[in-house]
Amino acid sequence: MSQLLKRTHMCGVLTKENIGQEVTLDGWVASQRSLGSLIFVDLRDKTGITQIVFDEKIARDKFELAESLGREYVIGVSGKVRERSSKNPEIPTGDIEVLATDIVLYASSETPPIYVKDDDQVSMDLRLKYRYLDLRKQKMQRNLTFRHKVCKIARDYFDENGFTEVETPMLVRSTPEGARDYLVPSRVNHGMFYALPQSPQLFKQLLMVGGTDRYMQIVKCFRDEDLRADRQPEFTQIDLEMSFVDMDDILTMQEGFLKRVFKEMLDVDIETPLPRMQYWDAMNRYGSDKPDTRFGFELHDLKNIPAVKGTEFQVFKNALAEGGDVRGICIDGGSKEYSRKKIDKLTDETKHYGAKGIVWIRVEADEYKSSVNKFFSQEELGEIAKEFDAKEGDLILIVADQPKVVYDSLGFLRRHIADQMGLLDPHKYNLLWVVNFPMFEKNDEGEVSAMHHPFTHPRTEDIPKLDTDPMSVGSDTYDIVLNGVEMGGGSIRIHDRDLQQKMFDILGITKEESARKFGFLLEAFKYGAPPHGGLAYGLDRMIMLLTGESSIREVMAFPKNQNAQCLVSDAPNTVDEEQLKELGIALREE
RNA sequence: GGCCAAGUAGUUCAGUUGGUUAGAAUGCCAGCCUGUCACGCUGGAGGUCACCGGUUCGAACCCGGUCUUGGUCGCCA
Repeated sequence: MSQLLKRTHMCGVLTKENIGQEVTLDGWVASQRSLGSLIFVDLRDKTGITQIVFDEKIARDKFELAESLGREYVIGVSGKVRERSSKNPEIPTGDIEVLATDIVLYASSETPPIYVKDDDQVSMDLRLKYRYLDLRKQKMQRNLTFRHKVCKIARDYFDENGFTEVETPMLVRSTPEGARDYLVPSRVNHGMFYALPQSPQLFKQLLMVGGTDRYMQIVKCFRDEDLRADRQPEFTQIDLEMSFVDMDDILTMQEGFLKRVFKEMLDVDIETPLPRMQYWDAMNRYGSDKPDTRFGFELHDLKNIPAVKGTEFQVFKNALAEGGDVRGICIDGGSKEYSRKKIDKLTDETKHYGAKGIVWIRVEADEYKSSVNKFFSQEELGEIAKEFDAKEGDLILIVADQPKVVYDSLGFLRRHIADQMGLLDPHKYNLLWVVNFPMFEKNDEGEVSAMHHPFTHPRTEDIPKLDTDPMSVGSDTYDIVLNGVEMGGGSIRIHDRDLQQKMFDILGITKEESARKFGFLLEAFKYGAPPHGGLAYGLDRMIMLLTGESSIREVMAFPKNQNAQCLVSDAPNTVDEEQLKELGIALREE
């Protein structure tokens, strides 16, 4: 290999201050422009680009080498920094250039299959396959650095507040509740399997029992479920747990962290304490447990309006008779925005959420036009419009169905419409806590399950209701929501064995079952568990939101594609028969 | 598992009611060029139209199936 030139500077840092200095830069050729006996090379590293000039007065062999440079060749260059005769205001180093006196070729490159350019519209498939080229983009390097800095703030902040970073195991026992586990066969224990952790939940609670007092970890978690733009099978959490605290203590501690992240990373001052919204307020006002509060269009309950309550309109009447809801939203100035055709499109899109249709009312100068004019008089439509304080030009959209369908549909509509109307200001950061989620929920078969997890502490004042009316019991839970995205969540945990047993009873988890699955935690609680609670942030989502990206793939170095494959390394893949034999595993022929 | 969209040159795309030699931009190769900066100019190469089957005198285009990719619903305690 060629002699290594000793690097003196990075490519993105040289300015007028450096004029006259002898420097050596290393990097990749972003572009080579030969004008015959004058050659320009844009040299790139993770900090930026510097223009190098090769003049014919340079040694002949070096000039020939410069002529032969292709994109993504790796070179080192020495020369003198000088002011440019024609400046480039587009880049930070645009005032200067380096007149090369020496060049070393470290590696040539085949013609790259994708361009190394931030705004290149290449398919995700190719980007993931050639991720090492994709990562050379300034944007990707900026995102990785951004992520690193947030992690550093987390470590610094929580260290200053008495937290200890502790690594919990990656090979753990499988707990079939919740998401599917990634399983890992054990060679030493034939026929047995580890799981990769979905979260360090049980271990961090054990750390509290173990006297760690305040724990944090930036940790990989694994869930074998289908992927989304904001969901990957392996992802990272900033995981936290504290002893001898109540919910206020935890939220205050987190607000300090969030304040610092926003200030240092975005120079945005967020006001604390953050708003805290009760779960049912969030649902009733926004149709979502992660409301985007950057815009209005709040939900209104219409079932108590006389015109709705006493109606013969079958859709409303049936919904109410079956214990359903009639709710609506009012789109300010939406009447002009949404033609009949566009409303039909909205209706189609809303059907995904179970809605069978949308009732619409246009508020015009002298009348209400609606899809239900046959069933409601102008006075009755006026009653409904009054509930929304609707004015001329507004559009009211109403869904009547079972509560879940109504919430989901209207929650989708308000956000979707806000997006279409351009009301989602990317520079506005609306952070809030959604607190006091219900303890339990029922699935379609009527089975009771824990909404958060079975170790969540019920609200103290609701504990008596565990026996009489469990579905109305609230919990000491909190989600941190940013612009309609759940960025993290947590709860106060149960540290009392009797209460924990009661929870298992309600959830229909038998003594044997709980002993088998969580016995080690219950056992630990016999020996003095402190009151404790915690939360976890989805780091990837957090970075995605703060960098303004629309997919977490933009903030992970090596993400998986939609089929959970790593296109760089071609994983997952088959393994040798020998490996399977050692593990005592035989594959079934399909 | 369901729904929607897409698959044509290395890349991003166009391709008329089915018509004879499938185009553009960019990239690539060669030549020229001393102030470019996604340099420019001239010339050139580059295609299993995802795959399989069908309809037709004739298919990138129509039909059926398969595969791949993205988004999404279910799912994600």
